[in-house]
Amino acid sequence: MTYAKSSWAVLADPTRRTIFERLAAYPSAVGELASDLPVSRPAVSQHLKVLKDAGLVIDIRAGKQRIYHVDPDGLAALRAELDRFWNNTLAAYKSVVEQPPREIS
Amino acid sequence: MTYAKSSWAVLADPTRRTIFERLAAYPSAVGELASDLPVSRPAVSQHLKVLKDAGLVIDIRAGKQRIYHVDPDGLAALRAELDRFWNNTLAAYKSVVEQPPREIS
DNA sequence: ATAACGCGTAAGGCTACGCTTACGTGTTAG
DNA sequence: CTAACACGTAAGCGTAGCCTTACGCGTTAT
Repeated sequence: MTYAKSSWAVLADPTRRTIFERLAAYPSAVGELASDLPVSRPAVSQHLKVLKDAGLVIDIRAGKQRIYHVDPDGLAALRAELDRFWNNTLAAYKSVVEQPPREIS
Repeated sequence: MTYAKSSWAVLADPTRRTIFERLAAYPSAVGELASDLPVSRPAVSQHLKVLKDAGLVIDIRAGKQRIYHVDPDGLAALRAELDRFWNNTLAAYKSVVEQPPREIS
C-alpha cells in the first residue's frame, strides 16, 4: 500500500497539480473539473482521492454533487514542507539566490 | 520521450531529493553519495543524470572522480517555479496561511 | 604496459502510476 | 416508483520509473 506519499509525489503529476491549483482558485464539482481537462471524469475522481488522502483537499456534499475545496490546513502543511526543503537546501548556500520570498497574504 | 519533466517530478523521488539536498550542502563525488545511500552506485548515477538534465546540478571532472555541484541557475529557476506555483495557488486564497515566509540567506 | 579505480550506460525486471471502461450507490426530479 | 444525474470504485491495460547486474571507457598509479 502506498502509505502517505510526499507532497512532491502528489504534485508531480501535471493533471493533479492543475486540479489542485484550480481548486485553490474556486471550489468545484468533479464533472466541472473533468469538463475542462483532457481526461475522463473517473480519472479526475482518482486524482481527487490522492489529493484528499494527502490532506490537501476536502469534499463537501451538495445534493448530487460533491464540491471539492482546498484544505487550509493541508495548504499550510504544504507550505511548511516547501519551506523546510528550501531551508535545508539553502543551508550551506548563502549565495546569489537574490529573490526575497514574496509576501503571502 | 521524457522531454523536460517538471521540477516536481524531478524531486518526487525521495532518493533523488536527498541527493540534491546533500549536494546543496557540499559538492560530492558519485561513489561518495552512493556510500551513504541504500542504493547502488549506478542508481545514483542515473539520479544525477535526471538532475543534470533538469539543470539542477553540474558535474566537474576531478581526476578519476566527477564532482557534482548544485547549479545556482537551476536553483534560482526552481525557486521561481515554486514561487509561481505558490502565487497561483494562493491567488484567490487570502486566508489564514499565517506563517510568513522565512528569510533566505 | 598493466592494473586498479571511478564512473557512465545498456539491458532487463518489477512495481507503481495514470488512464479507460464498466458498474454500483446515493440523490433529485417527474 | 422510476428515471436521470453526479459521483466513487473495481478491473484491466500500457507505460514510465527505479532498481540491479554487467560491461566499457578514461584516468591515475605501479
